[in-house]
Amino acid sequence: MFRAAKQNRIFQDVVDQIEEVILSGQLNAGDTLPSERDLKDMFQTSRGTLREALRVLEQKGLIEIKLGVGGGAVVKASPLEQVCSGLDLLVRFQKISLQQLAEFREGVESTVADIAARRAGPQDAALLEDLLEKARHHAHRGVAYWREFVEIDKQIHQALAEITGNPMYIVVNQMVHNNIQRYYEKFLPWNEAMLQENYQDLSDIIQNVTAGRADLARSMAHKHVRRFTKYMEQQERLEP
Amino acid sequence: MFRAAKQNRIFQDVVDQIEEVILSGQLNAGDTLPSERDLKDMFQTSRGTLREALRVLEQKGLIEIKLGVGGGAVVKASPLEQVCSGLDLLVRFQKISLQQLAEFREGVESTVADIAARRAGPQDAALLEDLLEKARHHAHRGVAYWREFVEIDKQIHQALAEITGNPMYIVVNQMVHNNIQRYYEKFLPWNEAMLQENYQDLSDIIQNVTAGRADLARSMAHKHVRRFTKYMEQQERLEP
DNA sequence: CTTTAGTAATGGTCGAACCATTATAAATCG
DNA sequence: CGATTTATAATGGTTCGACCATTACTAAAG
Repeated sequence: MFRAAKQNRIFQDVVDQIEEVILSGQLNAGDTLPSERDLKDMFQTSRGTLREALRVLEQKGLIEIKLGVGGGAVVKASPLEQVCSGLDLLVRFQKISLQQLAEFREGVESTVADIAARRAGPQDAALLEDLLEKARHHAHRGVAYWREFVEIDKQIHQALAEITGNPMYIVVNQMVHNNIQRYYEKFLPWNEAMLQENYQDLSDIIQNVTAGRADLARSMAHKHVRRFTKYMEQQERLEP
Repeated sequence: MFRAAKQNRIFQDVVDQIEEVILSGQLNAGDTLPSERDLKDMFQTSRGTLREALRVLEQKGLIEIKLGVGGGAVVKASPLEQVCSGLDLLVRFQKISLQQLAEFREGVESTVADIAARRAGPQDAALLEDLLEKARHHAHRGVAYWREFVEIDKQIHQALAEITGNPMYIVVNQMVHNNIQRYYEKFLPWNEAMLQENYQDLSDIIQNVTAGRADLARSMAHKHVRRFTKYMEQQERLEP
């Protein structure tokens, strides 16, 4: 219910103070903090302790450190990447199974397609068509280039997440892809038919998104992700 | 166990090595790492550098530090809290609005209700009915006890997440609730009608989940969360 | 004017010492 | 003998001073 009242660790107090200054807007993205030797004097602490505080702030994604003259701690624009890698860590730590991650992905990507269909504008449609053309190109080059196809597939899903305009979906989408991509090599023995099926899926999804048909976009996206999942499940049963 | 450290930033190499050992399962939750003085010898580095590495790992939520004899770095069970606080930082950094967090929650909780409806067994149904009874109790006691009602509401959503059997939903659900609950005070001026509406929502959701009606459970859950979101949006427009 | 070498500021690392906290063992007392 | 108190040592927290590596800037050389 309560946390310890007294702050035993000095570096934590330094972290809190600097964090407060950044979050309150007294320091903006791009601003540089004083040098370690100056900061140590301001906080009346040692350089070692101050550096421990900087490590924490860096890990939180609030600052990044530059070397050399004129270097130092620079305030970052957004701790988004840290949250993403934190989610990544959580997944790997919890030892989430492939099936569970894939099921989660089904839900997320379906909802993303749904929302994207409601919000996609002409520019978004153009970007999606462009990516789809690239996917078509790789699909026609044949199964030897499946890695390129998968890369475009990832970019398309990322683009859909960005169309929602909701950073939560962008971050979660990225996290899912980071973690699921490790399994592609192992579980996806691509063949020509699968490549064409997947291209057709992407085409259907994008067509429905640009036309604003949310329900269809949702079910198409679900079907698309489900196909990946089933491939991997089958493969896992065959070669455990 | 460890090899000598290399790389431009030595502490980063130490972080990577310890992280790898933890994630690979060579160290499990509750295990204690060697003392700082021993670790410094293993990595052939200085204590200061090693401590910077420990600060990073601590901030990542992989370890926590205990003082005194027999103390040291203990491997944590899960970095969930750190991810939550990272998300909190994003919200306070104004990179994620409450509306966006709420929208994400709509999608997650809907899907959770859907999957839970397909998997709920008799025991699950009994637990849900029990929680619903408690919710009914608090709802009848009147608006003064809305905090207790909200707590049960949270437990019901958490129970649904657990019924899915998918840790991803359990973790994400916790993360969202931890971050959104703090805003209830600010944005939700509860009244008697709202309390009854929300109780009815929960009742509808649980009824459909236990009956295995996935589609209805999904739409009911969506409606339920959407109600919260709309309250908050209205309130924010009135008193920014 | 361009190139090169030098200089100084800044982060990264190291080592030794000391303080604060705490579990365990030893000593003391009833 | 058992309970309590005290002493000890292990461990994290902090400090200081020194030196190395990187880098922007400046002055010298061509």
